[in-house]
Amino acid sequence: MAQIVPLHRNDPSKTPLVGNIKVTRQDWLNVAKDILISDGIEQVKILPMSDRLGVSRSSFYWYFKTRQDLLDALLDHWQQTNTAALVAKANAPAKTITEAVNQVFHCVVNPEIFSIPFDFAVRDWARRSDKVRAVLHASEDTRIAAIQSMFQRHDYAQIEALTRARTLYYMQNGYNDADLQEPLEQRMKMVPHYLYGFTGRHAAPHEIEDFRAYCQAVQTGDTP
Amino acid sequence: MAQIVPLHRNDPSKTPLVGNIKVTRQDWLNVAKDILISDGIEQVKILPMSDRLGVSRSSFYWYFKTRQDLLDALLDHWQQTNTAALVAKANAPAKTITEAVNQVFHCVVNPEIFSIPFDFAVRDWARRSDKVRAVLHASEDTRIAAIQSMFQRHDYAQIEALTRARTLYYMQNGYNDADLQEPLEQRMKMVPHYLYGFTGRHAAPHEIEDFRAYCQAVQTGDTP
DNA sequence: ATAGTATTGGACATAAATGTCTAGTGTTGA
DNA sequence: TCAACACTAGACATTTATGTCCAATACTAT
Repeated sequence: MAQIVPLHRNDPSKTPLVGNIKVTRQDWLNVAKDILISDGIEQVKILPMSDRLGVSRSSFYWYFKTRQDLLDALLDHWQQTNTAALVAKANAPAKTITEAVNQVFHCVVNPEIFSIPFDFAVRDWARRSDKVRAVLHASEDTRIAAIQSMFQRHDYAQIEALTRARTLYYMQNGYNDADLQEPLEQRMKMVPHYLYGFTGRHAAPHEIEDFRAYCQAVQTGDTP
Repeated sequence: MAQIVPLHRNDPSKTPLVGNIKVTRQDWLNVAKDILISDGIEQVKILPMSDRLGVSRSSFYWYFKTRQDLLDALLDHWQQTNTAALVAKANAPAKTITEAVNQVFHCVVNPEIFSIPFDFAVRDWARRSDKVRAVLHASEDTRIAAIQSMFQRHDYAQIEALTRARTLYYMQNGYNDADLQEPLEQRMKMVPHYLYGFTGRHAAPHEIEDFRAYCQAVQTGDTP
């Protein structure tokens, strides 16, 4: 049987960590975020991460108490980037509602300040963890409330503002999910369609009449 | 050392499978679907499933060649339920567009014929598997095309029909994700807001003017 | 230089997952 | 009745996680 012989950095295949090239806590977090985004939270595993960083697996435990500790830090990081960025843009001053909507849209579409894939990954994660779900719902409420009050500052009634806030917010989710690879310009051109596409400009002739009839039916209770 | 002594059903804690109470291939699929929905595809593991079914883990391999074999069958099942149901409703005859939209909405909201959680679970799954992603995108294209042609049958122009199809389709995703527990009636009341909310009825007074200005800016290239 | 602290590597223990093999049990039909 | 088939249980081998411990190494300030 082979004896236990610690080798310690005698393996030339591993990049030695000399000359200020050190792995930091943030490095672990970045790798964790990458893996969360590409493969989901289940795949955030310590051994693969240490492989990618070129260090030993057990070094991890210097920076984080447990795997769960890392996950908590990751969720925290998400809140302080994506949600904070979106709310800031929604609260930013704007002359017209068009300008305001564009600010929000530009924010969400700009990977520098808002990571859509990160958002999706956290949403996935939330389905598997009560704690994450609670954080996510709180964040979504905050975001939609910010967008709603943005519309209200531009003279939309409360219910209309809420509807538009939800539309704008959820539309980006769905739309970006399917077409993330579309270039920015192309996507920007769709904004007026989503925001203004229902102003009657493209409406079918019978639409308003249909709408009135439908509302009445809902009022009297006999939904078609 | 202990000898290898097969015991075979001598353990009274395990429910014996007698009297036509047998585990079928479909039983394994149902359990897999439940777990996929509640915990994600990563948690579809053979040992927990066999525990829940009250049989041995290795029985699994009678019905399925490998775990992957089960997953393939599961994805197939999804296509032949959810996507098929939605397309059928979109293609169903309707007198007015309101009626048509309601049929689609009722379909998606009715757990008997369309499982929203199943849809979400598959979407999650797609993020981790190229194969599943391909199937999902094909299904989404099929669904949206069906809804778009539904609008076109009711006299909407092509681009308008596509915009509305996307809105209707993605809105349900986002909206239902956040508010799945809201009662059906409550959600039905939101339909006209999403479908007709932008006809000018609730529009802010300056909206149409804003829209024209914005379109012109996009045309000339100087997006605000 | 060198002592002290920060960081890392590898052995070790343990748990959980997949998949294979085979002996055994229950059911069915000739 | 009893042979053939359908199905199941448990042993086994292998892989991949997590987490602990401690010796060894690198860095920093005196």
